[in-house]
Formats: sequence, C-alpha cells, structure tokens
Amino acid sequence: MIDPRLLRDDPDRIRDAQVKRGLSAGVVDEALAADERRRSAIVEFERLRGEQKSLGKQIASVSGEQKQALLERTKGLSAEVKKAEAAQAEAEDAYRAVLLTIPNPAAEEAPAGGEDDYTVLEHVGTPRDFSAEGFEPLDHVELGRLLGAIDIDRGAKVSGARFYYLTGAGADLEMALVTMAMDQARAAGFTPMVPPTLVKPRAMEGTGFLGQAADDVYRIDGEDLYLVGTSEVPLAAYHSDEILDASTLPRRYAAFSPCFRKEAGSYGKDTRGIIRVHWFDKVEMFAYTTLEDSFSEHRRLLAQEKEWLGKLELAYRVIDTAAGDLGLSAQRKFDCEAWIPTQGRYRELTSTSNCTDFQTRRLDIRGRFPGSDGDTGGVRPIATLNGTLVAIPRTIVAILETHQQADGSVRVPAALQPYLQGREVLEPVAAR
RNA sequence: GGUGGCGUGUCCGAGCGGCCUAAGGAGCACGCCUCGAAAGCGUGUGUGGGUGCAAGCCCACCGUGGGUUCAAAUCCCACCGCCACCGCCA
Repeated sequence: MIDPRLLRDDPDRIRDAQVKRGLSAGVVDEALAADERRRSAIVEFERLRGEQKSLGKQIASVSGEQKQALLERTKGLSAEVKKAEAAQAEAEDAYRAVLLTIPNPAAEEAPAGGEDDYTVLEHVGTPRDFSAEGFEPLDHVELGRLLGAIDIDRGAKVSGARFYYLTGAGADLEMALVTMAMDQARAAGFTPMVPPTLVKPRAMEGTGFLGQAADDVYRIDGEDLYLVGTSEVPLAAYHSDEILDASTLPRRYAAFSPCFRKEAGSYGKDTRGIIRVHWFDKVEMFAYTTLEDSFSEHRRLLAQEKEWLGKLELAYRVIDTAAGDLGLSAQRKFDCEAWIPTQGRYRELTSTSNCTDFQTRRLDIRGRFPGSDGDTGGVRPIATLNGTLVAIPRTIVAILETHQQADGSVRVPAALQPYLQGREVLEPVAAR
C-alpha cells in the first residue's frame, strides 16, 4: 500500500507515477474522494459515540425516574450509533480497497514505459560463439534427453503441459545448485529458511499478488489457501503484525522453496522446454531494512546475483526494468538475463526488487527507532526487498546450453564441481 | 478429526455487565539519593485514527468477526490460534 499521507499531501506525485507506469491517474481522485467520505463518516460516528458514552455514565450514577428518562433518550441514540459505525466501517473499507489498487510509485531512476523500455546497465561475459567452434549447439531439451537429466514427456504424462521431471544428473544439478546457493547466502549473512508454500489470503494480498496478478495464482479448492509463486510471500509475511527493533535491521533471509505459477496469458510462449513452467524450485533472498538503507541493500542483492552468475560462468546482462513492467509492489527492479545460445537472446534468470514500504504497510510491519517522533524516532514503516539467487529450471537451461560440448556432454563450472561429487563433465547416458 | 482448558498493554497477571479513563508486579526512561552504582523513593511509559497553529481534546483497540443490551474485556454464537489428552498419519 502506498503511503496515505503522500496521497493526501502530494497527489500529483502519485498521478505522475501512475502515468509513468502507463496507468490511468483516475484512481488517485477516486482515492481522495474515498478518503473524504471516510473522514466525514468518522467524525459523525465519534460525535454520536461520545454522546452515548456520556449518557451511559449518567445512567450508571442515577436511579428511579431519572434513570428511566435517560434510558428513553438513549434508546434511539443506540440505533444511530450502530448505523454510523457501519457507515464508518464501510467507508474505511472502500478507501482501503482503492488504496490497495495503487501500485508502488516507481523510482525516479526507473525508465518510463513498458516491457521493452528497459535500460541495459551492463554486459558481463561474452556469449559463446559456437560457429567459431564449428558445431551447432543443441537446445536444453535435447541435451536434457541425452544426459538423462530432464524428462519432459513423462512430466506431461503425469501432470500436464509445463511440467517435467529432473532425473539423474538433472536432479543432482538441482541439489548441487540449491546447496551452493545456500552456502553463498549464508556466507553473505542470510539466515537459511524453508518456508510454507501454502499461505492465507492475507499474505498474498499483503505482498501484492492478489490484485490483477491473481489469475496467475493457484488457489486450493475450498480451503482459502494459496500456493505461492515465490517464497517472497511467506518471507514478507513472516514478520507481519510485528514491530521490529531497528537495531536488528537489516534482517536477511534466504529461502528454498517450490514455486507455483499458472502462467495464465502466456499460452504459446516458451512452450518448448522448461523455460516457463507451472512449478519450479528456487532459492530467494529477502531483506528487511530501513527505508533509507533499502537502496544500498538493493545493490547488495544485485551484487549477490552477479557473484552467483559469475560462478556459473554464464554470459549475462543486467537491465533496469521500465516502470510499466514493475510488479505492483516494486519501486525499482533489476533483472539479470543470461545468454541462451539456441534462442540467440538473453533470458531472465534472476530479478531483484525494492518494494520500499509497500508490503510492510499492507502487512503491518514496522520498525521501532530510538528517540521520539520529533527527531525521526518512534515507530515507522520499514522496507522489504527480494532477489532471486537461483531459479532451478532456467539456470539448468543456461548451464546446459552454455557449457555443452560437441559430443553432447556438458562441462561443469569449477565452482559447481564440489557440489556435484567432483564431476567435471556430465556425460550422455543411454536412453531409458 | 474428537474432547477439555486457555487467548488482556513490552512481559507476567487481576478483572467476568455501568466510577475499566484496565488493578498489581516486572521491564524500560527520566529525576532524587550516592564519590559512583545497587537498593529505595518519585514521575512517566502502547497502537491506530479524527480534530486543532499548538498545548491539547476526542474516538477506537482486552485473539478475529457477528449478536444480545441504553451500556460488553466481562453474556451468547461462529471462526482463528495456543496447550493437554485421544484418534489418524510421514
């Protein structure tokens, strides 16, 4: 949720932010009107309630005829109070509902525009030139079959389209990547976590995944539980309704979890292979910081991702996502995109977002700062950030395709070897 | 899934229809005392919202949501969570 004070004090800024994302600024006026209605409803309720309270006190202290007279007067009042209370609750709900639809205003620095208006911040490494080496690279589906690492046909048989089995070396790769990622995160000060992946609506809504993004989310039939699309959800909700002592910030968590996505609206996109799937495992970094520190923390998360991709010896570029392509909750987002040889283009492997106080306001997470309100102390909103360390299928795609050799084997990056029983090469196996 | 018990402020804990504006204690902050500290004494000590230039004033909050009542922390219902036992299960 955006800062309600910002909305009231500087609505033009929110209007501009809406336009920058390519959205209509109309919601801002809707929200302002709802706020107006809400406040007059509150004033009316408090007036009636105050009257009722003082009458109640008199009733308690008198008796007999006097009491009867007062009782008569207060009976009608009681109904009015009830009505005013309902009106107030309704007005508050309406106001909140509008606020929830307003995305986090994009950062000044975020490029304006939609999906294609990103800025490339840097290129790291050089895409491998297979023509110079004299062979045609195989795609990850072929390589996965040769290595006995990915079984897409049986995934479809058992679970449907966009499902897969990781088998043999593929399963080994997942375990190796997860362990290696967790080791890196732990060394960088992140607390390892294995969170629940079924969550209540509150956690979903609080992280901004229940609005227009809702059709990408699986809901459990008849249970009021959702399957998370990322462990960002349980990690953000982890501290919901808590006041964290500012001295304990930043708090850094790294979670391993499965992720479930309907991928609605992506029919026909990436239908081959395991680039876009309904389920995958992921190690996600998550941080709680002060608002001021969130910007440097965002860079820190990006640095972790770059270190990770470097260890996997992948060629990639870093992009600054355009405002229109930010999720509801992000204020700025950097994606690391690795070069996929058989697609001839860069594909997103990791992504890190600064959500500032957008999620913490929705989830009632605040920090207790030393000092009094006057000198910026007291209880104030804090920031959340998230960043992918490793999303398994896409990372496996990049590794297999990038490090393949002419005979269909795949070279294992040096940093990964200790996690793969010291194997330097993954060799093709007989089909089964 | 069943039965029973319990959810009160930062924490412990009392209250079980109207002086609850929530007792008492602990903790914390400040002050007194002290060479300094402890002990002791005194004062203060939440969150959200409305209103006001401000000091302040007002409203809401006793797990959550309904209900009864002129009036609910207190009575009734539902739900959630915790604890214990039973059943089931990995």
